[in-house]
Amino acid sequence: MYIYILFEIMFTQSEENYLKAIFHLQQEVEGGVSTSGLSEKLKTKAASVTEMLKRLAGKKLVDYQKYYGVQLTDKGMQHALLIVRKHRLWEYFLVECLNFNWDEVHEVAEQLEHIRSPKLVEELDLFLGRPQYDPHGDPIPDTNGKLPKSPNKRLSQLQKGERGICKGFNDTSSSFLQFLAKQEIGLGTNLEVLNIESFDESMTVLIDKKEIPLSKTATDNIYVED
Amino acid sequence: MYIYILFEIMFTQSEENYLKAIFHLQQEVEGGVSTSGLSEKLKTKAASVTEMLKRLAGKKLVDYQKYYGVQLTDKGMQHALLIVRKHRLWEYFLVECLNFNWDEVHEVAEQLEHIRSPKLVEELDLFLGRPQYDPHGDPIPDTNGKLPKSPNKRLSQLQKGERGICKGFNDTSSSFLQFLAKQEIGLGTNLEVLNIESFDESMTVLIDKKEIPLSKTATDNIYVED
DNA sequence: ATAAATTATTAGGTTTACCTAAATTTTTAT
DNA sequence: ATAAAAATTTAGGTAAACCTAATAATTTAT
Repeated sequence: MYIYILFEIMFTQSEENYLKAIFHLQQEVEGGVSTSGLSEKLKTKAASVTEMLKRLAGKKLVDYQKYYGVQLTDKGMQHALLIVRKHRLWEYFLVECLNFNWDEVHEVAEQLEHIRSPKLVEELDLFLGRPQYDPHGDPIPDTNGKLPKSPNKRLSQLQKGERGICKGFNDTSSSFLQFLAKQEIGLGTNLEVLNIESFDESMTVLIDKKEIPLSKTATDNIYVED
Repeated sequence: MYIYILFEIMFTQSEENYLKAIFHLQQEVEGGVSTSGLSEKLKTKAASVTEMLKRLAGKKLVDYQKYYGVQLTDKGMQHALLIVRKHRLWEYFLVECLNFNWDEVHEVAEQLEHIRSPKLVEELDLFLGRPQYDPHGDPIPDTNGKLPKSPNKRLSQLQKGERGICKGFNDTSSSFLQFLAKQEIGLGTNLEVLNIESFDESMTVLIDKKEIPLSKTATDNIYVED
């Protein structure tokens, strides 16, 4: 007769922060994630990063090649996605339930993402109605780490020159919807960012060969797929 | 013209755990809280406790007399009450919103109580409807650290021989309320615990000179003031 | 009142996660 | 191709929060 003892996989907050940072940097550039990139993102010195990368490699969370950066292993990716899932679910909770603005949730979500409780995560997801996107429009991984297909962004997050297709609206007040109707903006509308004013972040967008000015308030409330 | 720079008061999770433990032990016994008491409660060795008590004393959170234990200062008490407030609000949230049973919330609340965000605490309190008692019937300190006057307990938390006055019910299903009516238990009913069966935690209570048997399920759902 | 038992403190050690400074490797530029 | 610049790693150090073992103070029991 055999007795199996399960060691719960537990990582420190710091290890989780590194995994998440590697995950995000991996999205941006291909190839290994550099020590300096992590050092900058995590606001620690390069020497500290090197030390941690060796530890993560020892735990089989990353593949680490001296001087050539790291990449998440499957195991590392799985855990990184759980942290991202928790982070985005909490952001959704803070905005939807606790009257936070979508630009003041990050710091608190950074703390909440480390709370360990599988039941908590699943029940929170259920309570919130299994949202697909967080308040920034970023996709929320599901229980198995799967991301919804086409992540929506806010129009205000596009850069000058980028194009997008209108996918939804955050403010559903009739005054906002009337405003959209007047500008002939609806679901499926194609648009291109022509210009962004730096002083008030208002935009000029090209829709159907017409130049339309939109305030930051408006562009924050329009979701696009790019 | 003067410029004030505010240093946010920040304590480590460990320091907060010590403050909370001292707070709880202080309620139970008068005089200084002992090193061994804390050592047992926090599951750390006495030597570690001594070390931390010196640190907390240095931060003016406790009054510490070598060999004679500690007591919270006003500053220490204030912060301990904030931790207790957060712990109990989160317990309430877990039970009311996330389908946790009241006996499975503690471990998660132990983690959530360390999340730092004044806005989060106040908004959570508001979202939950400013509850006065947590799911165990323990009082929730308000923003200023004030505890509601007469904390309610569950009937199941009384010891043999203790008396209480019925103050409310958790299960408000008609079947439970009908059961209560049949036993002539209502708000304001005086009762005394005559006996507790150790095998199923059922009780015999004396109400109005009648001996009434109550299951653990029933006594869990009856709130009393003692 | 003093010895025994209990409790608390000190001394010295560990791990995590940072740091600086020095050394080494890789990359870039002439 | 090689020197300078940039990036990375190594070496050695710190503070927090734990530990064990040894010592000291207090309490209890005879």
